[in-house]
Amino acid sequence: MGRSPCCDKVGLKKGPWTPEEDQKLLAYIEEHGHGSWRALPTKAGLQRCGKSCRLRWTNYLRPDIKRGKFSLQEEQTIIQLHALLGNRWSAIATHLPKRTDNEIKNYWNTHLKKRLAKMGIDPVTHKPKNDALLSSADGHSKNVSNLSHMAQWESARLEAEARLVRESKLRSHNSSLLHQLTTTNPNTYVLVNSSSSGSTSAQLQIQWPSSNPSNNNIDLESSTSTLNYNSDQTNVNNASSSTVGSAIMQPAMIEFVGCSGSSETKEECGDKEEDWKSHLSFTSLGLVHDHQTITMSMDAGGAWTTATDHQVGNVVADMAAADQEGITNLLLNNSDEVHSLPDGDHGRDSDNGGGSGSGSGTDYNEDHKHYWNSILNLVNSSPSESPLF
DNA sequence: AACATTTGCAACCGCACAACT
DNA sequence: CAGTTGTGCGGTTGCAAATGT
Repeated sequence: MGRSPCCDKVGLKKGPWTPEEDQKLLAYIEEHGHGSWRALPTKAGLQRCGKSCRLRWTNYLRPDIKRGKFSLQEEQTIIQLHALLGNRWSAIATHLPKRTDNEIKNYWNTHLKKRLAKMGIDPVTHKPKNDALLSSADGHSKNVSNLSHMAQWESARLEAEARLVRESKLRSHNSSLLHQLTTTNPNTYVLVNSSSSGSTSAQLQIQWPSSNPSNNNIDLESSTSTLNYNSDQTNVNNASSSTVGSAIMQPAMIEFVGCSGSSETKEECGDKEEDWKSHLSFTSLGLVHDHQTITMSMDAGGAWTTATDHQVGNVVADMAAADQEGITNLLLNNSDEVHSLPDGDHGRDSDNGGGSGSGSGTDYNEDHKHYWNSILNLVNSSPSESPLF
């Protein structure tokens, strides 16, 4: 579908906008609204393409834009959301009122990215660059990996949630369905499949009972949520389908509890094998007022069991709330003080648990746990109706 | 003071996708 | 159903200002 770029027309101005042009655009939009951007330049008497006008308006002239220095709170939000969402600037911008995606993107690229890099943290993965080295040294690699996967889980959850919103709009005839689902007691969810392949991997499939009246409008496939778990790689993938049914399971926190720490595979646990289990906590959909939790555990035989437990969720929430001063704050506090650390030791900045000087692997893992918890906490506290996607 | 380099940011570019014809 | 248009998005560029030598 060949289409010439909108700014190819000769005679159209490019480059920085003059105050006069700004005034023209502002005046026109205030009086008529922008309407069709393509038609706007002619009507407004501007020698610009519509796209350029739209950009100027959305990124600069719009009255509801806050400009100037980012606050610490805003920086923290950007870092946390970037860890979770990556370069999805528009999604991040929805959590920062009055900031444009372009501004956030620029701020990230010029300030925050460099700051993370200075501290030896990969701005893409939000993990220390010497992660592997440290992990092999202290044997907590999977702990860190788990935390990273928590973010992946959360990201998947957000997408599922967004899909839910979209689908709920599309399926107007199902308007009552969501209400039924969200008011359903999570106790009614049952584990329908706990297949294990080998001793260290398992697949969870969760389904609400067919007796649930809400299932009348859901096809069988969509009424399940599948969780692939492989303890060798400590890899958790949300393979849930993009439907109302899958979205109902909202993994908010995954906690792996090993026999002596959390890094061991089932085999490595040896005679403590019976203690090897993984707790997978889910809170119900954000629309549900009551945060109930389902805890899923794998027993020594590899079979999964479930139990509802408010406490698990509460503990998780409390922990996250109490740890708002995780690595993110460390980053913010250290914004320009990296130089105070010994030369050539930047790679260990984040390992020292906020300058305590201990630098132990435990602190390191604690920091990262706090880091991701604060991210999840941030997102969990976000308005569920936020147009993230 | 002059020049070089770095930084910060506005704006552009091209792609993707949905809506429309 | 294919083509067109409008819009949103993320990556990149260009340039002025700031900083360093």
